[in-house]
Amino acid sequence: MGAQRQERADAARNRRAVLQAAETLLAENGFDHVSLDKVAAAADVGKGTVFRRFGNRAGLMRALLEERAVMLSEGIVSGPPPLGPGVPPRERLLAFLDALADLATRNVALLAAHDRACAEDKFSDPIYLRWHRHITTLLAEARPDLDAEFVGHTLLSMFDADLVRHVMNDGGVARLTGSLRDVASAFLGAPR
Amino acid sequence: MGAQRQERADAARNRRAVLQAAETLLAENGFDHVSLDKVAAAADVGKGTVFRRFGNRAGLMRALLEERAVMLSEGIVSGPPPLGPGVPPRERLLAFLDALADLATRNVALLAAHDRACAEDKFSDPIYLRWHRHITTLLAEARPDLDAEFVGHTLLSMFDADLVRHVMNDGGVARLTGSLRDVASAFLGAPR
DNA sequence: GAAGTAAGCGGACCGTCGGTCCGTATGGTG
DNA sequence: CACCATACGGACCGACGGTCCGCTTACTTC
Repeated sequence: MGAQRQERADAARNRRAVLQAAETLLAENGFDHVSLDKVAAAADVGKGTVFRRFGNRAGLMRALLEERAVMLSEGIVSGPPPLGPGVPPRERLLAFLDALADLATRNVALLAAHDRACAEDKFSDPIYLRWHRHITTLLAEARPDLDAEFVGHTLLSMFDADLVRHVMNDGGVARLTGSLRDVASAFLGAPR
Repeated sequence: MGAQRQERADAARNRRAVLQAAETLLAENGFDHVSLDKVAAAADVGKGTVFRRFGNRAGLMRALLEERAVMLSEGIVSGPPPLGPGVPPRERLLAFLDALADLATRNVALLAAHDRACAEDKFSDPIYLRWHRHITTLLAEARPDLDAEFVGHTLLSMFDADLVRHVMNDGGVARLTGSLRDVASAFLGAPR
């Protein structure tokens, strides 16, 4: 099935440069104040290049987040338990939330930028969708009586970048992971 | 205590006109695509007037939402139970969430516009703050073991305008209120 | 009712930003 | 080497939030 034409060398180089530049800018100036003009300039690339490569702001942020989320994704579908398959849904869900918390706390700025960019129609964002589907599936097994889709959204709302930042500023990572497990337990019922 | 100078007649008239225009535009074109230029034009008022009166976009949306939320606020502090004081926190919290759901479903567009406008620093928005404090207080009574502040944010996330719209499009108001109670119950424990 | 003044008005103006367009350059290929 | 699809870059555009300032107007005082 189609190798569908190799990406040209300069194109590949530029894509790396743009991603790199965006990441740097995001780390320096926090999540906001990172316009695509600046990214293009920092990557030493024309603005048009950025848009041709990533479509729009949301596309760029998505690509960036995807880079950071790829290990998580692989861990879910084929990694060892409890993140991967092979344990009861309860454990797997908790493991997933922990992993997500890890990802979120390590990349707050990026997450914030991504959220902002996808604000319009966030329920169609592929990354959000994937995470939501995973949660929903596990939840449906563990608590078939609940509206899994709705609860899935509620659970994911705990990883709202602003909330993560807010909680981390006042209680640190420990508070976030702790509260996270409390909330999850509330939905899953007592820890057996 | 200061009567601090009565608002001039034309100023009051203009404020009403702006609020009215904003509301209309919001109802016609959905939540987005309502720029302050358009509001000013529709109110037959200069743009500067809008900003002098409301400070910025967030201020206007807040004022608009405040109009709709005033009955709820009064109901909380001095209305009859179960919304007002006089019943156990459990009932009061559920009643509050129901009332909020009612407000939200009746004003999705406004809520969305407000959320968007306050996206930057939503935890400082007075309305959000008020609702959050109410929830937190009740929750701290009913479930002193939980991180009430965090759970408060989680509960309020269920009224995210996009989520409300999403759920209403696929299940209607009934689904929202139903799921809402399920989630709330999960936090509060079984209905005694 | 005239005069004085603080409050209010409006809309031109500004900077920023996401996104588009198109003439030009260049890497791959036969 | 010649050809062409692919990609490049940056000028350009429209929209928007917000500011500014010279002019107007509603109230007050006598």
